[in-house]
Amino acid sequence: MRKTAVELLAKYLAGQGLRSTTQRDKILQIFINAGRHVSAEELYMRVMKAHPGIGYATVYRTLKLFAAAGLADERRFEDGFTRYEYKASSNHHDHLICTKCGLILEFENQRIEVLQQDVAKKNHFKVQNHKLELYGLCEACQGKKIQAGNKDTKNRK
Amino acid sequence: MRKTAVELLAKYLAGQGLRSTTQRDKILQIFINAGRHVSAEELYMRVMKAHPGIGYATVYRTLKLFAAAGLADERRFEDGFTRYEYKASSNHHDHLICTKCGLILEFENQRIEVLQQDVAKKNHFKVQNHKLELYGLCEACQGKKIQAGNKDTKNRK
DNA sequence: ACCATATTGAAAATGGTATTCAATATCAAT
DNA sequence: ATTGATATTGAATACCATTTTCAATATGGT
Repeated sequence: MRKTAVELLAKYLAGQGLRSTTQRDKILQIFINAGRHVSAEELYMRVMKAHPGIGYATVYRTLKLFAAAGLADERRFEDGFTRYEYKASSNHHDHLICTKCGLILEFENQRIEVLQQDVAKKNHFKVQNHKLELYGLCEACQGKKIQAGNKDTKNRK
Repeated sequence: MRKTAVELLAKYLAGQGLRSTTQRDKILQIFINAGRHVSAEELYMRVMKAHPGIGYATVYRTLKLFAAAGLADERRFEDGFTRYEYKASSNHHDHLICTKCGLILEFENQRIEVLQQDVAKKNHFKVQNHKLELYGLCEACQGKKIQAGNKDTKNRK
């Protein structure tokens, strides 16, 4: 059976000579149950509700810690906030972002990944990570103008 | 013959009821001759050398103006700076970014673009723009074994 | 339990970017 | 050209997400 996130965190902390604290565990639990792509402030508000004692700075620090521990991905979209995404065992994926309503959809496309590797190889680059973001209008924000060929079922995550 | 950037800017300004100023023209000329992916601060330093009277805020404002006028692309990589890239008639391209030395290479790959459109269509998204960035080690930095303290003057997180 | 030190919370600092405001420049109308 | 309405400038200040400081507290090895 897989290790729980709390166990993984404890292991990371021990390995780094850092300490387990109740704050870190509480924040981790709330982080896991929060939606994807939470900002520090969004998470802080959730944390505050459940554990009024925990401070703003601790949430910030802890989120960065999660990223360092490999439990979360840190992403900066174009809205000025750093967002964190819990990295359970979910595959790598990229994002579609609505510039009007802020909706974030996820997708993965193996063929794009392969082409990226080709590009990297051609440039003698050793890729560590990448980001691919498509900005535009989601279906709802495009208004009532329905485009031909845009009517199939949804396969959103 | 194509219109010059200065002409394009003038046209945009006139169309918006805005005014042509010597500052805007000077900044545009320096912007064009500056390297790709300049930050506001980098450009300000160049501007200051050539035209000591022009202020910091004007450079910031003017760079955003260029982006609004379609003369520049505004990009935020992961180094905390907003960078601007002169958009002459250069094709769209994406970036390879060295996480060690900061080198930025450009590439374009039509097959990736096509796949992106497929993804968008499948999700009923109307793409306005996109960003694809591959972060990793450039050829030169793959050889370095030392953890090298950052050497650059400033601009390091 | 002791102790060295990692961590916390609150406040203040940081740093890139945005805005305010009085002075000045631009442009259309005269 | 001169005028007048207003867009623009430069300097200073505000903004705001994020980071850091620091004294108090909690943690883990002994």
